[in-house]
Amino acid sequence: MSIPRPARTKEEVVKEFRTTEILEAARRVIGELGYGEASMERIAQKAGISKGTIYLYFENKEALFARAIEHGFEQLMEKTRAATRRARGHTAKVSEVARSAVEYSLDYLSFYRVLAERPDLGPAGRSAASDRLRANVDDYVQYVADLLERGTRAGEFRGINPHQAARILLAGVRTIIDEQIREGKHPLVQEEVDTLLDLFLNGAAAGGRS
Amino acid sequence: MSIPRPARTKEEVVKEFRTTEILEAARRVIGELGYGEASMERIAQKAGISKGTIYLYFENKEALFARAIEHGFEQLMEKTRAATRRARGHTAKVSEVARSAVEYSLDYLSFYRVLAERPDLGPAGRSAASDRLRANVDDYVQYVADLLERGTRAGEFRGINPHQAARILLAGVRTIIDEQIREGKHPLVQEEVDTLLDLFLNGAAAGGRS
Amino acid sequence: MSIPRPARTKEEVVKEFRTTEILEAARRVIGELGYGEASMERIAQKAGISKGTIYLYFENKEALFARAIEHGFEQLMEKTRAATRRARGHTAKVSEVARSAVEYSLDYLSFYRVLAERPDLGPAGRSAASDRLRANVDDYVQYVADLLERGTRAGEFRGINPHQAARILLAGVRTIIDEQIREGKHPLVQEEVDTLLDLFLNGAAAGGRS
Amino acid sequence: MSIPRPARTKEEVVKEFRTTEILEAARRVIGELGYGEASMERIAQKAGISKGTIYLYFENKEALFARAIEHGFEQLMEKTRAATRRARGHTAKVSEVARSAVEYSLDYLSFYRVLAERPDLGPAGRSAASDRLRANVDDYVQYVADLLERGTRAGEFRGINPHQAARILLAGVRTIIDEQIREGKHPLVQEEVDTLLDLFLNGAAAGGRS
DNA sequence: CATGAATGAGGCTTCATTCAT
DNA sequence: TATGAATGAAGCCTCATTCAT
Repeated sequence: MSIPRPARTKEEVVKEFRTTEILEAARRVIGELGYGEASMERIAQKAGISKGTIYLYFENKEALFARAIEHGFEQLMEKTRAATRRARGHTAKVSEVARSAVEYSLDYLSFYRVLAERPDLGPAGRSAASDRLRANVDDYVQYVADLLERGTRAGEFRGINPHQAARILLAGVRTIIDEQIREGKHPLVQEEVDTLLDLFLNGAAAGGRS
Repeated sequence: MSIPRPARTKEEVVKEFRTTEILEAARRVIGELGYGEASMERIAQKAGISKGTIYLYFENKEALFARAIEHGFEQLMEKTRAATRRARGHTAKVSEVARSAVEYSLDYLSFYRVLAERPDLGPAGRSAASDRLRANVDDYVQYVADLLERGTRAGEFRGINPHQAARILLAGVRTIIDEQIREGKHPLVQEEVDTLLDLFLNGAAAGGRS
Repeated sequence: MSIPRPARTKEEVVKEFRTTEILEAARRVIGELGYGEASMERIAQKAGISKGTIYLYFENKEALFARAIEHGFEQLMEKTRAATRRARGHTAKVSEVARSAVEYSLDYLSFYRVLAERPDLGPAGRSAASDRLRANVDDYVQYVADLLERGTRAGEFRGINPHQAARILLAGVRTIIDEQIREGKHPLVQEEVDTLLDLFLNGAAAGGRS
Repeated sequence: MSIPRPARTKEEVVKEFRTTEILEAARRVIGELGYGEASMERIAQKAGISKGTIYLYFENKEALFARAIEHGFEQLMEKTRAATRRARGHTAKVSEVARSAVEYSLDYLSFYRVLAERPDLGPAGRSAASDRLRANVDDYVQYVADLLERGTRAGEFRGINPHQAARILLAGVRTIIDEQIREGKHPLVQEEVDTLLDLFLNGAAAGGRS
């Protein structure tokens, strides 16, 4: 029984490779310079290609940026799903979400910037691209909210608004990434994640529930 | 008892008035259009002056933006201090911090944008202006951290890292502002602030401390 | 009795001067390089200003080009009207039309190019600007057609389709301009105009009417 | 009597076939989009080959365009010669010239565009290609001028400058093509050609010769 | 021969900044 | 001081041309 030839020509493979290469470059440049300062020229330089080549793979700047972010979200979601699948118990799963986000964002700084800059806050809903971007962020938040909701039904969390809680948790994750960026990567990440989760789970108040 | 005439010439008063006027205009334009889209032309229009005049009061765009943000922080700090002074008990003080930040940011969207966009996260210390900006954010976080620390000594909070806790709390505040912006201002702000504080103080875990 | 102050500020005069200056430069560059090769950069150079300045007076390239042509037509119409007004008899008036067009086009080569290149032939009726351009050409042809029609009613011309005759006459004018451009301006223009009119009026056939 | 096998290899035949194929594609694209908008990419698409292939047959864009026009002229000359050969009398021959030009130009709009845009009118003799182009136009005009001259010697035309008359006649032809393009092809072409020839032969003046 | 991905010069446009008035 | 016309660097994008496959 012969293995069927993969349904991809060599050209398609090359094309996908280039596409990914550009997306990675875009993410890195956005990460370094911020959304506003990232230029096509610099992205091309970073990718080791010429300006014009980018336009063979992406319609324009906005499309490239939207895809770069989307690509980042896809990878983050993949990592996150894998990590949560391995974890037993919803509390552990939530912990894995936080750890994945931090780890991933340190690798791909640009991804972090999306969480931080929220380009969707510009003149509301300008383009289809920014709509899709917003949808990506929403999906990610929803994923965490679902986790919290299932955990609540399983008796692990108390009855809090899962959406708001998810957003707050992810905002907490952001503070860790902030700190990592400011101070430079160091080995205390896990500790900070633990503190965040401790705070998220048990609160800051002394003694019992207020 | 007469108040001594301030040792300021009329020119200085006018100068300060103009400065403030421009700063407010800058904050409003940044708020409406975002950091990247805010142009000197529009700021001048909003301030009712001409482009060139701005350069009599500010060195360049970056300096103007940095001062606009700084100005925002000063106002926020003032409001926050007043609010916390009135409150009794550190838990109540923390609550006032959150409420002040949300209220202020809804009034001055631009201020929120700084928290969100964090232009100072670029290549560390790109410019003197961005250094001062960072310092402002730090001061604000420090203020909240001090509050938490004193609260801890007063037995109201358990022994958590006050800096990290402050950052996480403020990140939570941001999520509320996000939501307000996305859904449009509505009267549930107080409710969301309460939920945030409940979560911050008591955590998400069911039952007692984990 | 005091002369009323002209209803124009100095700024308006300067503005109009610059506008005209740019329009002339545009017409000259279009004349030298053709429609397709004329760039904003070269027009700016020719006008002795910088690229950016053009955009203070014209929205974009298309608007500039459309106005440049329109401006040319306005001048041509003015000259033509003045010349025909002076002439007695419709035959003489037609002669003046031809002479005006040739003279004017040699002064403003770019204007000729419009007649020659017919940018309105591109992907039909693409823009408002090209619509207005077409309208200008039509107006000019109509003016000549009216002249021919009145001349016919006055018994000076026989009953030919005035529109087609007008177009043909103007096409004949073009050939003279062509020749002038190719050979360089020389003093035979009047002779060529006379030959054109002789042919237009009396035809090429030997003997009487065929 | 056998026709001797042409001394051409198969390769040469293929080469000529490709060349012609590209020239036709170029003419059609120029006809549809205009001189400025015609890109190598679209010509390649229309010819069913790839961009790079064009460069195996033509040095560059200008050379291709020049050859495309030249090719058009060759075809027009061929058609015109055939048509005039059939006609009896010089007046009839001239009539056939006009009809051929109109018919041909409606079939190959691009050809007309050259007559209209006259890229060779730029700074005299910019390139070898534009020189050859000019020569083509001249040849065509010369052919018509010769016809008129012979007609004059045969007593059919009166003694007018044959060159200028030829240019004027051809310019008149252009106006018909213009009109056809603007209004869309319709069956009145012959009528317009007749009117043109009537005007060309008999003139516009009422009564006898002026 | 043929391809089409890659290049990079060049075109249009914006906008922070300067400077003569 | 205040103005705003002018500047020109820099950004996005197109397309003629090249070249490795």
